[in-house]
Amino acid sequence: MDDLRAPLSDAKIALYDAFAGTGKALGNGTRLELLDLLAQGDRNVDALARAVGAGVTTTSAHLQVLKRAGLVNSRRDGVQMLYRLSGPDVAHLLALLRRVADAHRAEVTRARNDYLRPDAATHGTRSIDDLVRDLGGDIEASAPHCTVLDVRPREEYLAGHIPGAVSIPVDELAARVSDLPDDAEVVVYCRGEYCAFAYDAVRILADAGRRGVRLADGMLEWRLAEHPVEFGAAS
Amino acid sequence: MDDLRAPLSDAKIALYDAFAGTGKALGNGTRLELLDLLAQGDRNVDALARAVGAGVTTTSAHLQVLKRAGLVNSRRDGVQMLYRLSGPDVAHLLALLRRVADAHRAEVTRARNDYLRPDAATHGTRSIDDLVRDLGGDIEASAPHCTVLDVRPREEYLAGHIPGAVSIPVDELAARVSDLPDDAEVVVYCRGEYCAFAYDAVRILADAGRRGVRLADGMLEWRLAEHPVEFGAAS
DNA sequence: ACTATCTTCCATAGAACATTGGAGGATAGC
DNA sequence: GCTATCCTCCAATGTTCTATGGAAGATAGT
Repeated sequence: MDDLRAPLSDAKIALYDAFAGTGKALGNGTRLELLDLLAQGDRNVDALARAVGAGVTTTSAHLQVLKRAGLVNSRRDGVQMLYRLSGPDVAHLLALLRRVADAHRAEVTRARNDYLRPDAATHGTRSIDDLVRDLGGDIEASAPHCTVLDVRPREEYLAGHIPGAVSIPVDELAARVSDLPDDAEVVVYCRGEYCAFAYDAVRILADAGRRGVRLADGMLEWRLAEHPVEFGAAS
Repeated sequence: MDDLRAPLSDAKIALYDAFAGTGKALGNGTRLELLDLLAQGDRNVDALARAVGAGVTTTSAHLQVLKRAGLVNSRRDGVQMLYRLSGPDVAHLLALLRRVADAHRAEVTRARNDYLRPDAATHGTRSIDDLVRDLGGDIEASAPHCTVLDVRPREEYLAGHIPGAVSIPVDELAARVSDLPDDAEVVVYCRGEYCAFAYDAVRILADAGRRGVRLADGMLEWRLAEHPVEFGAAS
């Protein structure tokens, strides 16, 4: 009544183990964080190590694991090594893993709320589709009634941002609120759905008496939706 | 120049570790095989253990891991425990993981070919979209010029199959080739893109002097595409 | 109640993983 | 050629994971 194929199960086991090799790479928080950072743009080992708060040796080892799993690859750039995601499908995989975990595991949702600390100030959001519709054909420049604010570290902004977005890293925002026009709605975005920057930014704006609206998703999802991306400095 | 947010990194680490908990569950070949089986329909521990060729204790332990990771859940049915996927998003995650691994890792592609052994006989395929178009509005019954053959174990056929499909498990196929009409094209499918049954079936048909065409994907992808599913016995 | 079946819990031995310091390779600039 | 920078490889640590028997819990039928 059940299937019984012992003889060629060697090849079968090898195949599933091969898939598991890639799965295993997703089984470590530091590695997921590295993937999340790499989804924002290519980076060298040292910068990644500092960003995740781990030693260079450890980070390098993790990157080797990701590389062997086929999730990232590297190229040399002078004295340093630049890592990047193997493709957009890897970003999709990361996003889906997080969504599935969040959907089916209370513990994840709890950790998510502890980190993002959603509250009244950060409650209103706009969706990417909504924003695209609002910007209309003129996606290259902020529409008059809407300023798009990128609060990621400058480095990530330079590596690709929503066309027309203004860059003010979240740790400079409190001091630079006045740089923002006060006659337009401010839509804030950061790395993605699970990044705390936009939440923090909206709170900072609220403290300064300004209202910011959080984009429900971030750059990761923007890229996955294949919307146009602008590179380099503009603000 | 780089971001430096040590203070609230506890919550951040907790969140990424929470995601990693789900990723970790995908890091074992036996567990991936269990997910693959569960994507075909709910099953009890004993059947799963026999299908993956592992002990009941081991299988139960793996199922606990999958459960804690939010990927499956269980309900009691009399004396036995039925496990099932937490949702279609889990099947999506499994499919995407395999596709990413296959796309970016030569080792996986090699293992895949060792297991599926694609050759001249199994070369021609049809896509699901193609089949749906061919069956047209009359998806409930095989169109006259096309027989859809399900070669999975009967149990899985009963738990859901392509409407109108005929069930002949692959290990009975050699003896039952004559059950198939010889005036219609035979489209063979099994569990999914990485299941060997349809490959084997096409070879068996070729040995019997009949031509079968493999459906490029299987039941997993059929369900993910949200095509209608028929339950119970029909053949 | 008693028994049979199915499953989970517990304890354990062996394998694999994460992290770290130090050695060694590769590249750029002097 | 020499030095500085950045990264990877190696070895050693403690921790976690995998697989497996045997005991114990839960349910159905007699």
